[in-house]
Amino acid sequence: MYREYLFKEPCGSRGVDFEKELNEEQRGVVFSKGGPCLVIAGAGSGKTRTLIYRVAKLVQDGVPPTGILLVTFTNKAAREMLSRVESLLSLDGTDVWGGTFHHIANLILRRHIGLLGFKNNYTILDEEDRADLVSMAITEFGLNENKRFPKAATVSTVLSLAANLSVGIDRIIADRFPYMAELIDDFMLIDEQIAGRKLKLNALDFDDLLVLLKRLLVEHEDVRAHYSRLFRHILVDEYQDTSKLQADVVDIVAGGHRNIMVVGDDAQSIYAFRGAHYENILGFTNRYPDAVVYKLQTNYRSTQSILDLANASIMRNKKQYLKQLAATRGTGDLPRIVRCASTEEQASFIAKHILAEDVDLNEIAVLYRSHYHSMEIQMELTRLGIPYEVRSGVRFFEQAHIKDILSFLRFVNNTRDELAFKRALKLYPGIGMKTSASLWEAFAKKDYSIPFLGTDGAAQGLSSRARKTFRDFYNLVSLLSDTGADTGGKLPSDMLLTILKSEYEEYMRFAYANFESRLDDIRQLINYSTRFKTTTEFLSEMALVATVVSPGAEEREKEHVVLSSIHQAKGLEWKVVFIPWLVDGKFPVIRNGRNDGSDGISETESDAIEEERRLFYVAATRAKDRLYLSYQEWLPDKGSHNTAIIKPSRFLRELPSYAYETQE
DNA sequence: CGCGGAGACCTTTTT
DNA sequence: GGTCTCCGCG
Repeated sequence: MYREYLFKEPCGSRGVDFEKELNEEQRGVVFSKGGPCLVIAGAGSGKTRTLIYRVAKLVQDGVPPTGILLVTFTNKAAREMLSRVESLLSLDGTDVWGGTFHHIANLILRRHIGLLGFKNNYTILDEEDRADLVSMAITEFGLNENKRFPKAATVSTVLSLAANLSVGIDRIIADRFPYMAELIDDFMLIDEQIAGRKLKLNALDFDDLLVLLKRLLVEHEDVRAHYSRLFRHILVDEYQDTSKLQADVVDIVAGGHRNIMVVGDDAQSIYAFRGAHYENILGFTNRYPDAVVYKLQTNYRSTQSILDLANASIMRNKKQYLKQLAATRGTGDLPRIVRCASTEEQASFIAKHILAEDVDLNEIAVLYRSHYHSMEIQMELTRLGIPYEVRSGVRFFEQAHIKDILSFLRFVNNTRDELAFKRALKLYPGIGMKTSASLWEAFAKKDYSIPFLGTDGAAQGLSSRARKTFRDFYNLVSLLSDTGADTGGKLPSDMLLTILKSEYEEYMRFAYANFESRLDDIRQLINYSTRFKTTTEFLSEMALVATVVSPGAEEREKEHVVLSSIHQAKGLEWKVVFIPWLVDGKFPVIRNGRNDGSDGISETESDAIEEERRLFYVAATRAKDRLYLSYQEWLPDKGSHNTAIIKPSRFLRELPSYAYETQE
C-alpha cells in the first residue's frame, strides 16, 4: 500500500481535465510555479484533491529528472492520496514517493542507517516497547523507590515532545510540566540510558526515525544532496499538524531548490499533544518571505447552516488566520442540540435517529472525543441490530496476541532485539521474568547467536519444566532462522504458519479462553502478510501502519454506521453526523491541573481549550447535511453511587442562538 | 520462581 | 473494560 513508487517508462496522465475538475481558486494552486507556496484551505474545500492535481500537473510537465515527494500525516490520508494519484496518473518515468513522515523516514534510513551506527535490519519500537525501556531504566536507577515518580508513559511523552519540538528535555519540563522540575536530571539520565539501550538492541522508536533522518541529512552532505536532487518538488499535506522536527526535515530537503508547497488549515490543528507545532503554518511566510499564499475558502461539503455553526465556534479562537468559509450548497437544516437525561438515553436517541434517517447507513457517523464515549452507543446499536464499525480503541496490530506472534519474527530478524526475545520466550509455560532475563544475558554474551540457545550451556540452571519448554522455543526459533539462510530470507507468511504449527498453538489454546477468536485474528494476519516479501518490510509495516480495524474488514459488512474518534475522522465526511458527550469536562476534556505527574500535555489552559475547540470544529465540519449535537444531564459520579448534575459543554453554551435549534 | 486470583485504579487524542 | 499490583500457593 505504501510502497515507494518507482516507475520506468515515460510518464503520462489519464486525460486530466484541469478546466473541468477545478474551480478558479484551485487552479491557481495547481498551476503555480515552483518556489515556496502556502495554501490555507478550509474544511471541505477539496484541498487534498487540489494537491493531487498539482502532482498531476507536475507529472504532465515532466518534472526532470524525476522526483516528487508527497508527505502527509496519517496513514489513512497517505493511503487515500496514493490511490487517488494512481487513479489519475499513469506514473512512469517519475518517482513519486508518497506516505507519512515516518514511512518515508524509514525508507530512507534503511539505506543509510549504517552511517549512524545501526544495522539496517533495525526493529521499530512502538510506544509500549519504549515505555518498557523507560521502566527498565527507572528500575535500574532505583527511581521507583520514589513512590510519586511518574509513570513510564509520562516520561515517554516528555521525551517524545522534546524530540518533536527539537528542544531539550529541560525546556519541555520547564514550559509544560513545571511541577516535575526537580526530576529533570532523572529524565535526562533515563533518556541517555535508553538511547544506549536502543543502540544495543539495534532498535529505533518512532521519534528516532525522524531524529535520525534529520541527523543523517545534516551530517552527511552527500546524502542530503542526493535526496534534494531526487525530490525536485516537495508537497506536504496537513501541514498544520507537522512537528518542528518534521518541518525541519522538509526545510532541509527543500533547501536545495525551495520547491516546497504546504497545504493546511490552521483551524484543524489537533495534534499539539504529540508535538504538532502550530508555528509551522502560522510562521511559514516568515521563514519563506517570498512564499505565495493561496486561500481556498469555498466549501463544497456542508450546508451553510452547518458552516455557520462551525464558523461561529472557531471565531472564538484568538490564534488563527482569518477566513470565512462559504458554502455552495444552500442553507439546509439547522444543526440540532439535543438534551438527554442520561448516557443511556443519549445512546437510544442516536440509535433511533439512525433508523429514522432516510440515508444509507454508510452516510452516518458518530464522532466522539474519547474512545469510552462509544460504549453505550455500541451496546444500543447491537441491541437494535444496526451494523456498525468502530474505528477506535485497540488497534489490530497492537493487540497482545498479535504482538506475541510477531515477536518471534522480530527476534529472528534482529537477534539483538531483547524485548522481542523476552516477549516470545515468556509465552512458554514455566518461564517468567527471571528466567528470560538470565537466558538473555547468557545469549547476549555469546554474540546473539541462535545456535547457542540449543546447547547445554544455555539451559543450565533451569528447572526441568522450564528446560523442556525452552527446548520447544529453541526448536521453533532455529527452524525460523535456518530456512531463511539459503533462500535469502523466508517469506513472513511462511514463518507465521510455522509458528502456528509449533507448540505455540497448544500453549495458546491452554492459556486463553477466547482462543478461537485470537486464532482468527492470526489467520487474518497471515493472510495480510502474504503481500510482503521480506520480514523487515513486513515488520516495518506492522509498526508504522497501526490499522484500527482488522485487515480485510472492509469487505465484511457493506452497509454500516461508523463510530470514530474525531481525530481519526479527519478528512472524512458523512451526510449525517452525531456528536455525543458534549458535556463540560468531557468535551472539552478538563484534566485537573494537579501536580501528580499524571499528565499535562498542553502548554497553557487557553491553548488547550483552543485545541479542543478546533477539534469540535473538525467534528462539526464532517457533516454534509445534518448535524446532531447531544449532551446528557446526568452522569454517574464515580466514587458514590449518586449521579451528578452536569453542564452542557461550553462549546454549546457559547454558540449564538441563530446557529441551532433545540430538541428535548 | 512462576502463576493465578483478587482488588485497585484509571480511561484524550496517534505515528 | 483493561492493566497494574499485591499476595499466597505449588
